[in-house]
Amino acid sequence: MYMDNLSEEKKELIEELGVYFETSEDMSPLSARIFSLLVLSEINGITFDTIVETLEASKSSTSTNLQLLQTSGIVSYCTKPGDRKRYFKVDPKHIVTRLEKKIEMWEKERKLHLKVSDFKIKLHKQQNTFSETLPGIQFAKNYSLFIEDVIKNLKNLKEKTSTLINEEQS
Amino acid sequence: MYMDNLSEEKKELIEELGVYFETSEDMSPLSARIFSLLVLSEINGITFDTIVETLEASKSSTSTNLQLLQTSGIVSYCTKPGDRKRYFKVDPKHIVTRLEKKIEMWEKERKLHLKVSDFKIKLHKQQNTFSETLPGIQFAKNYSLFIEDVIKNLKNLKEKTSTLINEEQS
DNA sequence: CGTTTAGTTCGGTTATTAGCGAACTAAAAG
DNA sequence: CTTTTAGTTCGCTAATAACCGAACTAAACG
Repeated sequence: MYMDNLSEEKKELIEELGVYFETSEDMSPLSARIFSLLVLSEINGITFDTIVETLEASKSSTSTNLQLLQTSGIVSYCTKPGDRKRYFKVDPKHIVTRLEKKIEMWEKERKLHLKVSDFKIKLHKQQNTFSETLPGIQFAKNYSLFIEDVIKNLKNLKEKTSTLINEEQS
Repeated sequence: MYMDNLSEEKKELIEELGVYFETSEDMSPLSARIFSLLVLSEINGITFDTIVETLEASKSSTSTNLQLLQTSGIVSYCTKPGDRKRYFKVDPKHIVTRLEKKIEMWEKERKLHLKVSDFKIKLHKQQNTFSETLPGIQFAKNYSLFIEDVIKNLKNLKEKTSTLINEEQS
């Protein structure tokens, strides 16, 4: 059936995305799955019980991981009048926050890379083996340019996304 | 003294780089420190004992982690005539291999991202809430372009680096 | 052949992670 | 006021990671 195919596909995607977030965003398995489920669900949010049922996890672990995700600013919830349940969803601010974090990470990598290549230049000079044409020195320069380009593109993407979200709200 | 400042700086950099590799390259603490030490040491390599002494690690752990690094193609060693010791160093092929792995990772992220946004479009269409101007759809497109740009730059960097290394060898 | 050198392998210890069930709580419903 | 709902908190357990020391090995030195 139509709906069954979709939810089957959803379940598979949750696992695939889950594995991805586990490593790339350094989340616990359950956190990664909760996050994946929310990413793939409607924007209005889903209930605690839906999460417990679809992920076949315990209430306790679900609660703990949901709190972790909320304090990290990844997940938030909204409520509906006359309904005691919370509707959990990906925090609307999260896309931009995540881009900001990525920018920070790359800037950190850039600084560290510079520190390392400065150190190696100092070492080479001390041993009188320094030359501008050393492949290590050349690579360091190219890599530096690469990082700067990624950062530039990320900042651009962040700006675009911010205006996109602001337009939506108006 | 001159040498002391340098080695002091080196020790600090090993720790800093170590922490970085631990998380970003998903290495065990000791593997990350061995790799950092090799990155910051002369290109000809350093001995097993030097590693054990500078990192204040046990011979057993050093051995295990060196083997791990070698089977991952990150570290290799060379020998000197009339000298039983191995001189461990960063594998010369490793820079290019690492770039290749990064390209693969980004390509994987790109595919997954496409899969997710296709799924969400399908969901929207099924619920009749699809529109080209949805911010989520717009962001997905921008992000896709960003990833493609990163991949393009990485491939470019890889080519440059390969020729750099080939020139060196000739 | 016995000893040193240069590592390797094995068994064990400790710390951390990730989840679970059971008991709990605070608000609302009956 | 009792019961249900919607989660939360706590204590425990199983799995895994990361390292260590001690015993081992294989080549080479004397």
